[in-house]
Amino acid sequence: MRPSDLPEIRHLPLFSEMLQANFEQLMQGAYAQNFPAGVELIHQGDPADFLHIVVEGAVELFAEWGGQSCTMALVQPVGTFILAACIKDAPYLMSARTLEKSRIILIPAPDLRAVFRRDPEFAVSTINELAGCYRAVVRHAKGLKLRSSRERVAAYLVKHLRRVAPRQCFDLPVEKRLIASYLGMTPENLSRTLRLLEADGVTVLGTRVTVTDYARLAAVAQPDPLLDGPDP
Amino acid sequence: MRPSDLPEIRHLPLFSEMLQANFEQLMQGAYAQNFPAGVELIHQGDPADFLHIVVEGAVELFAEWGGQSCTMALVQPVGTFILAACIKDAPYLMSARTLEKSRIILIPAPDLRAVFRRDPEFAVSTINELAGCYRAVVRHAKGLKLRSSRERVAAYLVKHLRRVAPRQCFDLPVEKRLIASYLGMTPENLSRTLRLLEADGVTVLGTRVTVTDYARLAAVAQPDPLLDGPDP
DNA sequence: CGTCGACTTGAACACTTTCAAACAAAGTGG
DNA sequence: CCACTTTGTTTGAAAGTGTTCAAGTCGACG
Repeated sequence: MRPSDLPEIRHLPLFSEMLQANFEQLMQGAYAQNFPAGVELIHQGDPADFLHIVVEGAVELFAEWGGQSCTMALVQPVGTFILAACIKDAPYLMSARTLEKSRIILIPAPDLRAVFRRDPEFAVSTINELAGCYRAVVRHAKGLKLRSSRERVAAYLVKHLRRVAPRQCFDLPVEKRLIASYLGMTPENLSRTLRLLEADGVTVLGTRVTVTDYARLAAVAQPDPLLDGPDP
Repeated sequence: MRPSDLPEIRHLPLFSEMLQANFEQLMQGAYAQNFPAGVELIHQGDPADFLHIVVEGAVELFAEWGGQSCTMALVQPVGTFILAACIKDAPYLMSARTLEKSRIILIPAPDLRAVFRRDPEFAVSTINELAGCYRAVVRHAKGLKLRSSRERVAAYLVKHLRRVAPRQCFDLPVEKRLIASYLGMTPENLSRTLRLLEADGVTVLGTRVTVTDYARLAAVAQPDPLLDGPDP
């Protein structure tokens, strides 16, 4: 593990409140690893051995069933994934693969479970982290069930627009096929939907998204903190 | 609060491990309330004031957006709901209504947050509860994205069949329109799908489900612990 | 017995996927 | 540096899936 990794991890909400001694012990059992793009880090159904932390790169969480697969989430630095499986000592529900060259920290699940039994602050942080993850998936499920695909695409664009603040254009963070899968549709359908949304104040050329009429796009998406997450 | 309520609550995984003194304190601030069927207990977007525990009856968690609504989960005795919102002190993501005459225990959210900062065992139980909730929603989302509506219906039937053990018939626990909404489809579509599934070893008359060929139904559903939950 | 809501059924419609093909962009090897 | 492969994207047409609307049936409850 590189010395520069530690402060970044330490500042994550999950680890920032715990005792230094416990943090150090957790990190003692941990190790870092570099992966090229396209590596399957974990496979759904496998026993949960390590909490993963993405320090550099990007990781896709996806699910498979009956020969299909769909992306469930995107984890970017600095972020953790599959906390819940580690806690429950249960099989992973999702698989994970690197989308780019990535640097991952691995913390043994038993260490994790041992430490939060000892460090109340870490326990509270874990509770908050899990509650946040839970709410994120609930919002995702709500979007799938309540919005049409056109509305989901519009909401996705609006959400990312707000992250880049008042600027009127941005680049899609990942391939369109992944966005399509995340939004529960085929790449073809996403492509067509983006074309149709040109009538609603947004243009997509390659990975570049340009908004010409935010109000109009927002009218399609009807952004809602209960579906799209809090404003930041 | 009735004296008979306490032992039931105490035996919930969430509360069974905590110190008696802390449990008693938590219950001191709590109160019970009886509701008729069809009452909206909480509305999405409202601030999270109370952890709810269903002691008798049944509660539907549902979400609304853009004039539509969909059921997200069903809570039956003895079960809790909206733990995550209470923890994060954030707005409810879902609304809740009683499906039958129900008895609900309400625990003030601030009490909850205070106690798990003090009682490590309760913190650990909370962590486990949240991790379980998270995994349940992930499975639900996976089902929505990976299975067709026919497969979802078949899986729903298989799942409930296993709960009633080797018996070959059971009654649907709730109205079909709720099941349809839970499975992300219209009542009409569910009705037709059930009719079509008669070719696959299952017959539904009213609320009565009779399985004539389990293997065949299971072949349609392809039940999978990563989507349908663990075997019990 | 009548009313209301839930359920079913049919037909038309809308939306989404699938399949096939063409195009574009990125990376590989000569 | 340029063909060349590979992979992602776009587009069209056909097929499939799911929804909507409308009407009718059934059963529970007052």
